[in-house]
Amino acid sequence: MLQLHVIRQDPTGVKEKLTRKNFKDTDLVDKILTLDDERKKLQLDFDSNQARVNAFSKEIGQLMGKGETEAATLKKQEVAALNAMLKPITERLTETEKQLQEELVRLPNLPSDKVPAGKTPADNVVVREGGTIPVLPEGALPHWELIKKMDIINFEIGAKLTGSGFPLYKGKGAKLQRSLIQYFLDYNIAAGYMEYLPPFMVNEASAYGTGQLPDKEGQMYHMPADKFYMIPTAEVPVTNIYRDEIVKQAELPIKMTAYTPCFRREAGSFGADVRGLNRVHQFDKVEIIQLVQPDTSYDVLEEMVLHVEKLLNQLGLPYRILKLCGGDMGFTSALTYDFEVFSAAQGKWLEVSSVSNFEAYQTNRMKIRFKDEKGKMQLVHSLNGSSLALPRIVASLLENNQTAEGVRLPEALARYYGRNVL
RNA sequence: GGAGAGCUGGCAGAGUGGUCGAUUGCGGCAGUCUUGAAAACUGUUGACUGUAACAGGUCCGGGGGUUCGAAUCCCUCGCUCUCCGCCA
Repeated sequence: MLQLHVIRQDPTGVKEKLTRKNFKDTDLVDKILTLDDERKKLQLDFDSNQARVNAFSKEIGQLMGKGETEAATLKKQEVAALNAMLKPITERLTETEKQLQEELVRLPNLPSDKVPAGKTPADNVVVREGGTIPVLPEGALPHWELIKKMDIINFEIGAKLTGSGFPLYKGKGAKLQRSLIQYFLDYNIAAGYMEYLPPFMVNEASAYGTGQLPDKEGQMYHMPADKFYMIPTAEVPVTNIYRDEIVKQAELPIKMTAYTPCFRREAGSFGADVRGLNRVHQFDKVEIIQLVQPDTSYDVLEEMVLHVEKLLNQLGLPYRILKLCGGDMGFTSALTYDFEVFSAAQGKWLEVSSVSNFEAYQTNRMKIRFKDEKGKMQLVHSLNGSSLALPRIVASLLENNQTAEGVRLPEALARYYGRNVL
């Protein structure tokens, strides 16, 4: 959620930035400021009347203490009249505050100045490439055929158990998942991240805190009986660990990592994009999250990008790093780098990680703050990234490393898997 | 699932209708003393909103109600603990 004072300071600038993010309803900015003016006026009205009620009530107490019941009764009538007057003001104030809040959360985060202009994925900027795209042997297969041939991931039985997009991992496939998770976690822990294993369902407040609500309502699996949501990413429970906390400046940066399955309804997806492991409803991911001092967040973002990049290098996968353009960025992000690996048999790039700086957008919702050296309260900045999401990594590992002898595993992973051929 | 107890400031823990935003202790911060530290002593120490600065307002798990007035009474939701039941 954007901070009101930021909007108030420069409404025109805010609108311009929203436009860069392809957000159309810039009139919302004016509406919000009007609502806030209204709120302030009502608040002032309420406060001054409430002050009188408080003072009178105190007097009544004193009169009662002295036994002057008659005078007290007279005062009571006065206060009752005041209260009657106050009631509509209170109602309007509550209503205005509610409206303001509702409108405020509809505004996405502002893009950083580093964000390239553009509206579609075609406008994203490739900042770096690494690894080499392999030349596949004759008769090389896409991963959805390889997994069948090797009998390691089964979509049909997954569909029988649950529905389409819920893969069943079997034998070597299951072990490969486990090895990757362990490997990624260890790698993150070695870089100073604290490991967490959070709940896989969250309540409404948590989903709201990281911005999944109200923006992505339909993308999460919802358990209405208990008002829980299946997590779409570890970002939700892990960032919310610090919701409503005031952390010590010395504790920053707070670096956290977690493995969780991720559940996504992916409503509206279709076509070749959803083939095999390209898009599924349940997948495994290891996430890294940082809470940092505001002046360091962009350095930290670069550091996190390097961290993920090194992991992809260790996996030996051809990758590229994109800086997302304004129109392709997520609702809550100020700057996002996407990582894509090349799927050789499909001949296309697959997104495997997204590393973002949210600045104070999430932490303003969650009220995660610290006291700076001047004793002033400040919101921390939050960042997160995948390191990494498994299915597409698995897809490109399988496709890119297929040989006559089987699928070769990169050295770093082979250490966890126990052998260098799958 | 059933029965009961509870939820107060960073922590512990008073407060059961009227100067209570809240006694006290611990912790934190500043000072005195000390070569330095510890101990002791003194002072200070919540958040939000609002103001040029004061003032004022809000917050005692969340929401609602009773009352002139609620941390205190009532309702409701959530959570914690104890006992019983069921169970990996």
